Amino acid sequence: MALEHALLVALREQPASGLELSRRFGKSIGHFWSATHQQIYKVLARMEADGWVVAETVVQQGRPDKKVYDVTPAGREALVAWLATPTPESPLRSELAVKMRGASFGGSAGRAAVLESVRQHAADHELRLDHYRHLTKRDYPDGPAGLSPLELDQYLVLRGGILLEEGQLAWLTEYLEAHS
Amino acid sequence: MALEHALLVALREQPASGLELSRRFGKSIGHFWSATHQQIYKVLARMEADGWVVAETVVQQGRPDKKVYDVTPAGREALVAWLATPTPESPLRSELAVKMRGASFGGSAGRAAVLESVRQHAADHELRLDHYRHLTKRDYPDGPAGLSPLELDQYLVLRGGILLEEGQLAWLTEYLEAHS
DNA sequence: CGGAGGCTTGCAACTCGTTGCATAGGTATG
DNA sequence: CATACCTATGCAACGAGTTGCAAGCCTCCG
Repeated sequence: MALEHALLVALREQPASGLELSRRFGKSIGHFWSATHQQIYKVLARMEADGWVVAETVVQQGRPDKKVYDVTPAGREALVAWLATPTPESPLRSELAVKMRGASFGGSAGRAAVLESVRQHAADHELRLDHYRHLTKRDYPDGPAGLSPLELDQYLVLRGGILLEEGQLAWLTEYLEAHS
Repeated sequence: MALEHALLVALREQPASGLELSRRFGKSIGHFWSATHQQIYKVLARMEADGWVVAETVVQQGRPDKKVYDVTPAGREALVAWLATPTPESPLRSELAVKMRGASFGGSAGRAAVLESVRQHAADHELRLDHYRHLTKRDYPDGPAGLSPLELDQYLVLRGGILLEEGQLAWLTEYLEAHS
């Protein structure tokens, strides 16, 4: 279980309400750790009960109140303790890879459907890659030189996203060429 | 839910018992879709109830009986229908990426621990990459030329594994260099 | 013979995460 | 004003997956 810790990291970068976290998870961190708002609310409630975070109700104009969470010293300790924990392999699951291996059993219709899925995913990855490259240009125009530790780490995670997308794209391209 | 379909693909390549499937999932397909034997047993039972597979008890010498499952026509239909289904993005989760972003909040001990995790993972990826390359040399010494459709697809999935590991390794190497 | 350990199947309890819905106030549109 | 939609939080039910354990049967070894 690590959503707790992902939330701790996000909240230490910037305190936020549940929905704001949910939106943030749809962007930067979310590319490596997704979660729905229901799950986030559930986990935030547990973290508050455990004393890892405290909530402060913030009144807004023209909008419902929101509960902004911040990390407590106990939460900070939990985060440090987790960092020292060995990191298990994140299980990898590629439905597309399974379909590739199943395409031989699907006749011509199955084969065509899998090809179409691969094309679709290739387009998605290309789009996301463009997005990451745009973020790089916007936020780190000079590369990693002269960044603070926090910024450097954010940059490096973004680099991971780029390398990942490039790898996926290369794979799917190779698949399409082999089946053309 | 796609473990069902991964099992259908595996069983169409070769009928097998629950434990044999579990072992096979630790190898080829398992690199893209892992599952424990308990989960496999549960899903196989459901698939049998749904009429997707039939079990035949095979008596073994010096070993307990095993139930070998084979795919029924209904199972074949389910597989083809699934192939025609749009393929959702497989959610990506990298605990390591979260730790990278959290390292700035862990002091020097946290930073060192994250570096150690990254080194460990880099070593793991290197090992797996070697394994994949060995498999390639052994099973596809001439590359994709002259392979049957089934073999070609298996080759391409293996290629995906290689490209993925190369990408991960490049990422972690970049991280280590940036923090050296 | 007795014990250790492997193979095979499976149950039970639990956690994690998703899906669908509910509530309650606010804004915008016709 | 009625309708529809947005923000924000949350509940309930379900499904997927993990962990721990158990049972039965076999072989191997001392």
